[in-house]
Amino acid sequence: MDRAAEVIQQQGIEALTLRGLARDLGVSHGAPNRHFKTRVDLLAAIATDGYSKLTAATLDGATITKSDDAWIRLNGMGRGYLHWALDNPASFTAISHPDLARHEDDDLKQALEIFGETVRQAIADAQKAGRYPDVNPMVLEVFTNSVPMGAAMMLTSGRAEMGAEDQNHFVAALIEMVVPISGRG
Amino acid sequence: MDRAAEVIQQQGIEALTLRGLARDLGVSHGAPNRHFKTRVDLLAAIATDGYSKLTAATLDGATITKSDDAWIRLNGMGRGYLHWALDNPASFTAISHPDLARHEDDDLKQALEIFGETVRQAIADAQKAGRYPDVNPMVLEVFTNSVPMGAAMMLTSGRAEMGAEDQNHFVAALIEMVVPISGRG
DNA sequence: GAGGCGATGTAGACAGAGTCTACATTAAGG
DNA sequence: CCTTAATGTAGACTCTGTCTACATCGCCTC
Repeated sequence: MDRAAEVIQQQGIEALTLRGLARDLGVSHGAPNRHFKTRVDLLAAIATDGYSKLTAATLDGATITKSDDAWIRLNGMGRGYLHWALDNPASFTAISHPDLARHEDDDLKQALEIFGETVRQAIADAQKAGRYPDVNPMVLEVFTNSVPMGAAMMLTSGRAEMGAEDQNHFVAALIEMVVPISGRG
Repeated sequence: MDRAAEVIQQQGIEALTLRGLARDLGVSHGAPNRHFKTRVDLLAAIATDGYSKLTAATLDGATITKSDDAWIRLNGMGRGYLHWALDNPASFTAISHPDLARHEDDDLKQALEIFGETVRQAIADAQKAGRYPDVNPMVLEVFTNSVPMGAAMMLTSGRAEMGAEDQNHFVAALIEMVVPISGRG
């Protein structure tokens, strides 16, 4: 699976094949089938792993703020999300791959659910703290999720390179649009 | 190409094959090759067409507001974008398909450029009219683009059904988060 | 330690897809 | 009427996904 991520990063996700992976690893072409029944199962496994890491990165983003303010923490989560996505384009591509849309996979579903629950909790906390009290939580959830997701899609699908410093500024400025924390405390 | 869109809608984009398409149309398996050299070329053609329609729908969204206010027009564009994406999930999926990331296609590039220019123009107008004067235009562009894009990704990848009425409310509420037009004129 | 068992790798087979090529058909225009 | 470009046809080849029968190897139990 590590190799799979490398292949995606180097050659794009369309170049990820079970047989190619087997060749890469120097095993027979049928070997990957022991671990992933189908190609989509492999994708799903990568995506599941990606979601776990995304959830962790998002939570880290909150922790790193060292704040108790739910709003500041939400801002940190957004930055954590986007930074992770930009730093791990291969995993992010897998997460949002259209072939998974019709794929039923309990592990993936659970990972997605955990991530969603994490975000919903943070939003609920923010609303409890008085932010956007009148907005439908589902709208708010889609809003806060869609910015890092959409931005990551745009920035990873193009071949836009960005220095670490620039990325920091850009991410902070972008998330500031969604969850503004400066100039209002 | 119309058939291709139907197939995507009915069976998902991973089920789109040149040979299957040929069978659908009752022609020989090699026939589609005359029009699309490779499978990705077909995808790119669908995506190019999709971008044109998306651009049109976005501009329609501005027109439909019947307003001269750049901000209100931008709001309408966001709603136009998102409505179109939700109403045409097959095209939208093609537009954002990862296999196109590494694909060089002048037509697609141009369609994307036209769309981008349309959005940038609207943002510039809004900034000229005094909205977000201090925000980096690129940040603003990514911000306004990412919400309908991210939201469409989330809502089309899941199998969430939504009534037309609900969709209207949801879209309006969501875009209101990005480009608020009520309560401040 | 011997035997069984589950996990994993191997190798062959087959179908389906992408893509190339040589050939046919057809429509348009000088 | 002939040429030419566009389009469809049919076959060949390769690659991939997937299934299956067989081989290994490590571990657990008796």
